[in-house]
Amino acid sequence: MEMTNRQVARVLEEIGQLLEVQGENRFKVRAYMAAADRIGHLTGPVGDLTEEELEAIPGIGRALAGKIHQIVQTGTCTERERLIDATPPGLIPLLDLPGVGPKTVRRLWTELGVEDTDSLIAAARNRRVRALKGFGAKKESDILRAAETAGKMTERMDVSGAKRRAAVLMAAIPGEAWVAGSLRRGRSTIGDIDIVTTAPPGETNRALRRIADSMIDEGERKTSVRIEGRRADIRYADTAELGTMLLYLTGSKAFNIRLRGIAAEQGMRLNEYGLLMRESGEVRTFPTEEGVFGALGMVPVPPELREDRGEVEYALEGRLPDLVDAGAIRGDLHVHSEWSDGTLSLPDIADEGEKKGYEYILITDHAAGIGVTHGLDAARLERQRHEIERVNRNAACTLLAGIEVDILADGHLSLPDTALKACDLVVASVHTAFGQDADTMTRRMIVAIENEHVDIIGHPTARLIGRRPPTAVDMDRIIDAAAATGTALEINASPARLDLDDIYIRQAKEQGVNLSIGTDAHRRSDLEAMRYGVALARRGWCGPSDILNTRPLSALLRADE
DNA sequence: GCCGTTTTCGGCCCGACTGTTTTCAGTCG
Repeated sequence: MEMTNRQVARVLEEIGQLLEVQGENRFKVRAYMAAADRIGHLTGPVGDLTEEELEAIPGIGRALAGKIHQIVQTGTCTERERLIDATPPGLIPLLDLPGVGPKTVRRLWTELGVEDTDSLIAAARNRRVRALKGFGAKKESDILRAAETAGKMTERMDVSGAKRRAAVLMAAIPGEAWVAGSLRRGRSTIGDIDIVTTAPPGETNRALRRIADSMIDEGERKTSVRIEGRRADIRYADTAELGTMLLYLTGSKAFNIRLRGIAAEQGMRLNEYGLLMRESGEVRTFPTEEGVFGALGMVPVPPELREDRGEVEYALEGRLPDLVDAGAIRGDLHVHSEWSDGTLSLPDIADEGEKKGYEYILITDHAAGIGVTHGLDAARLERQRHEIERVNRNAACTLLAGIEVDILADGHLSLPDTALKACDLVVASVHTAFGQDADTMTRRMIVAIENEHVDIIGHPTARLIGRRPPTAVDMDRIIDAAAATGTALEINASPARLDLDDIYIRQAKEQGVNLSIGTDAHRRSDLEAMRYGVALARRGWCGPSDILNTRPLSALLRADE
């Protein structure tokens, strides 16, 4: 059983964490973490690479290449085994406690014998933590509270929850404010909210105190609050310094480290306030991010690409990929109506499409099948098509007659081919038997991909963020099959799904697989999710030509022939 | 552990805030 990229990345990350607890050099820890990120975001199986090819990856040298090779072969490596023998693995979760870092974990372990969350809670309750030099009662109670609520805060938010919290904060801030962080980068899950504002700190802090659950830190330059149970960081900036501040707070962390390294190579020092010329001592400030990029000799990098996954090198050469944007989207390729479990009528959907300036919307009601109420059988699908034709006679936005058909447990579809043949486009999705093993699930989906009537595979991993994990499907094989058959993979734009993940979008794009963006809308407001799908496509380095729904109607339907 | 038209050794982004401190270490982003 070959290790997946993510499994290998996870082992590297674990080694990094064990090294952290062991008090190892933080740069060594970072090397493992960076390597884990690189391996986790390769577009292709790590097992296919030789040690020489591994060493060619930035941040991976001889030593790591050897260990990665060993991990691919055996699932572990001697370094990891050595560390596990020397370190209680229960210490690793303690690194995630807010306010607790590697130094603290190590001291709790070596000086108090703490080996896991339970023994930490016991030590704190017995007031043994405050006895440590440099620790006090406050620190002890903070640690205790963190340990007692461990696990509840670690899960990331979905995008809609993050947007809602950001809106509450922006409304309270008495001045202009901008969203930064992973929300601005278009990530599919969000850890915390980051906001930059030019509003005055004192007044803003007072306003935030009124709406926040609690204040985490409070300062003149930076304030952190808890809002609806989640952390939010607010940075104060002068208008003249907005460029560097937005750049800094947007991240990613890995991207910031790269940019600051590039500044250093050019005899400059980059921070959130400006660019210091080391020679002259002059500090240049920038009201916009574009100015900063220019001063570093780079073309501006769109937020969605800022992950240090190759975009920095491209930007230095002045040639970033042309990314798809919302304006290029001519229609929505996944919308439910009241004919199945949606709330909108067909004329409503056509109206909404017209308001958005769409050329077309693909109606994809559920087919009758397992678990879906009001699914369409062949007869109702036929009647719906006639209704669509009627609505289209006086609609500016053309409704396309489609279906979202179930991929049954054995790969067969929940409607006969004759019914599918009559559709403009067919979306096929997994809605049952999510727990199948990787091989069964993969073969099941490949049967559907190879069905000549299936045009798009809907929400390919079926995950629901925070509620249902992705299926065990082997996405490498799915992408290969989609490439071979010309079947498109969906980028499901619903904030609850955001499925495919950006790494697979990029991999699919590189293999020439078509991608479609669909909102999976069931009600009016769901149609607004298109922008999340576009952001995800951009994170996958997609240009307009990679996305089916940038095509004019005639070209879209021609692709189906 | 990685990396090099400054270096094969000695760096590795840079700054804000807190708690427990009399000047700073640790954590965080």
